[in-house]
Amino acid sequence: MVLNKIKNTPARSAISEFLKNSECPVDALQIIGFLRSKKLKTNKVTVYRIVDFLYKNGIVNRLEFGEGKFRYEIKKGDHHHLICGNCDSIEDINDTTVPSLEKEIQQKYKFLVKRHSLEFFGICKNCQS
Amino acid sequence: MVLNKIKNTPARSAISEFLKNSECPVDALQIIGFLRSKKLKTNKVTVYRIVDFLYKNGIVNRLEFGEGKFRYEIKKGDHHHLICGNCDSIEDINDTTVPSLEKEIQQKYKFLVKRHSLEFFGICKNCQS
DNA sequence: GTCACTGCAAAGGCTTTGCATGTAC
DNA sequence: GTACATGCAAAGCCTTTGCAGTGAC
Repeated sequence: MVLNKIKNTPARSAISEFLKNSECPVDALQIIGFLRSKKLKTNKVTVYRIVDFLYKNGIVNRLEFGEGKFRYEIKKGDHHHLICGNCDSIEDINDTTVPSLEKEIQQKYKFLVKRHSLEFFGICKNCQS
Repeated sequence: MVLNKIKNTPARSAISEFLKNSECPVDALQIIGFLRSKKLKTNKVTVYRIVDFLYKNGIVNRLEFGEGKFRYEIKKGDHHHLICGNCDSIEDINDTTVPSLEKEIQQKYKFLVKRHSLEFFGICKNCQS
C-alpha cells in the first residue's frame, strides 16, 4: 500500500463543504458556480479531480439521473430520489427502505449486492397544479 | 398534431430485432457491432437517431449504469438489473417487485410517479469464486 | 525541500446537429 | 414525387490526461 499524504487545500474544503450543505446531488457545473460565487479561483479540471478523489475514497456517491452527466452527494444512510421531469428538481427521501430486497436477491441469484440505486421519475407536487 | 409517416427501413428493423433479442440493455457501440456483423451498411449517427426515435416513441427504455453512456432495452414489464462490478455483466430480474412503494411515495410526498429505476450493483455469481 | 495538488491546453468518449443525398411509400 | 431517413462532417458536452508550475506540510 502506497503512503498517501492527503493535503488540505482551499478547493477541497470548499467543495466538501458545498456537498455537505447541498440538499440534493449536484453536478460539476454547480460546484464550479459555487466556487465562483465564493470568489475562489477555480478550474473545472480541479473540480473533476476532487470529486473523483472523494468518490474513490468512498466519501461521496456518484449518480446518474438520465441526464448524460454525473451528480455527486455526500454518502449518507440509504435514501432515494424523486426526480421531477418538469422542473428538474431532485428531492431526497430517507424513509423509504428496500430492506428485504437485497437479501432476497442475494439468496435467489447468488448475487453479492454491494449497493443499490432507486430513483423515482415523475412530476413533483409543485408542478402538478 | 403533425402527421408522421414512419418508414420501415433496413436499419430500423435490424435494430429493433437486435433489441428484442438482447437479454440485457445494450449501448450504441454494441448495436453498431451487430449491424456490421450482419453486413449492413451502418453509421453511428443513424444508430443514435433510431434509438432516440424508439425512446421518444416509448418503445425502448434509456438507462444509465454509471458508465457515462446510455443503454437501451425494449420496454417490458417492471424489472430490475443486477450489475456486476467485476465482469460488467448485466442480468435482468423480473420477479422482484417494488409493490407498495410507488403508492406510498405518491401519498406521502404528493409526487406523481411515472416510472422508477432500481439497480443492484455488486458481484455476480460467477465472479465470486 | 518534497510530494501532492492545481492550472492550462489538449484530447477522448459519447452524443447531437446541419445539410445534402438517398429511399420507402 | 414527397416526405422521411440516412450519411458525412463537424460540433457540443462532459470528462480525462499530460505536463509544467504552485503550494501544503
